[in-house]
Amino acid sequence: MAPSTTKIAATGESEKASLSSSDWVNAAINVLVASGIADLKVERLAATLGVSKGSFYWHFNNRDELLHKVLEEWSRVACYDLDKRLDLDEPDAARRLLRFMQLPLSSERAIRMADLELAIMGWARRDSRAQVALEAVDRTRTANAYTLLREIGVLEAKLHDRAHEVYALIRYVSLRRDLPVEERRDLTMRAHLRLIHLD
Amino acid sequence: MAPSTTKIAATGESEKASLSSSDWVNAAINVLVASGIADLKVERLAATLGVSKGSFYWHFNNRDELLHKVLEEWSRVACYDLDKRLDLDEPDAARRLLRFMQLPLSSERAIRMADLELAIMGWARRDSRAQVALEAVDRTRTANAYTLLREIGVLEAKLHDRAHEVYALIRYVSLRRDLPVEERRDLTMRAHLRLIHLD
DNA sequence: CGCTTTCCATACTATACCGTATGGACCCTC
DNA sequence: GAGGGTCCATACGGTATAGTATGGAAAGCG
Repeated sequence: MAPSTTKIAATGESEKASLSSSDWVNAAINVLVASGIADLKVERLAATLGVSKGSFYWHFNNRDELLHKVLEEWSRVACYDLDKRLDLDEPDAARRLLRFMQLPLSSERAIRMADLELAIMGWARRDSRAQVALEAVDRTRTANAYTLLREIGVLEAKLHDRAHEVYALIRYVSLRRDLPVEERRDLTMRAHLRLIHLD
Repeated sequence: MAPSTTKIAATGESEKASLSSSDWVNAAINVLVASGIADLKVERLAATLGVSKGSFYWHFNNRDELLHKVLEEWSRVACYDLDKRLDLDEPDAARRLLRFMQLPLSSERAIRMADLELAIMGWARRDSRAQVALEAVDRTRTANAYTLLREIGVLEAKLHDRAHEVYALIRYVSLRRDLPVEERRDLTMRAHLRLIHLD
């Protein structure tokens, strides 16, 4: 009946006519946020997307290829747009550092990213590609903290340690999920005050 | 042939005649250290222990019961004997705090425990029992840091934040696996100096 | 010796999953 | 309107795993 109705017209919803590779990657990231790499199954992904495995194996050669793209996507997003989000207009480096430290608590999406990162930390223990990606992100963040602290005017000899302390606190507040977000935010603010001391 | 040889005598090795429930728990913890909860399979455990599934299902009703005991064991060990390992004899509270902070890097076994903890952090995202256990350990450690800092003489108003900063650094150095252990140890020492400032 | 308990092997069912093979519906293009 | 490209469904084989059912060897004990 009504043979002219395509999939799109038939539903009238926001459903897309067909899936793209990124749709699968996003769905996969959702699974990582909620559980972990081991729960990332092709057939389950297909079910949540409302299609069958046949679709998956048209977009990807195998499960591993999906994992690779997930990692690529995360590597791209984990440190991206940092300049914008740190407000390069903001002349006060100390305030930019505070923004940097509060990033993992700045939005619901950021908190989701923290969950994703925990999944990747677990993943990185057995997968060298994930390990490499995680190390790169860690180093980038540490370097960012280093740069900000130097701009603030922290003594050159203390920059290295202080950068690690900054990142330690960032990691802590994003992983300590049992504490309410507000408390973690306040904790970050007060720690920030200590960490920007020049000497 | 030689019918008097039991399983023990036959091997002459340190093999036990029969397994205990703790043997299974220990083997399970080894898997958690190396990978994660999702890789903890009954049949693989049996294979590594040199027995069959029949043995497992004699010691445990099901896989979940093993997981429960693993969690119990970890909860018991994670904060246990802390007094002894912190050297209660040591009169200098600052030195005891340093020992506390260096615990996760103090031995090969401690580093293994850090891996186990990462596995449990991932596990706790989907399992409420693991979540409860992890929160308890986190709170205990934070409280320990708090007590030590107070004994050191840190201002009462700053104890709370400072305790979190201490634990943040402990977590950081135990999870930042890409940095060499020596560097992490040095980092801990210098951070300790900053964290014991009284004001 | 015979009985029970302890501890494990083997065989089985049922399920979930990865990957392949194949066909088919829809769309575009010539 | 015929052919090809896009996107997916279905069916299948193969493997890994959880859990069950049952038997059996060894040791202790009367």
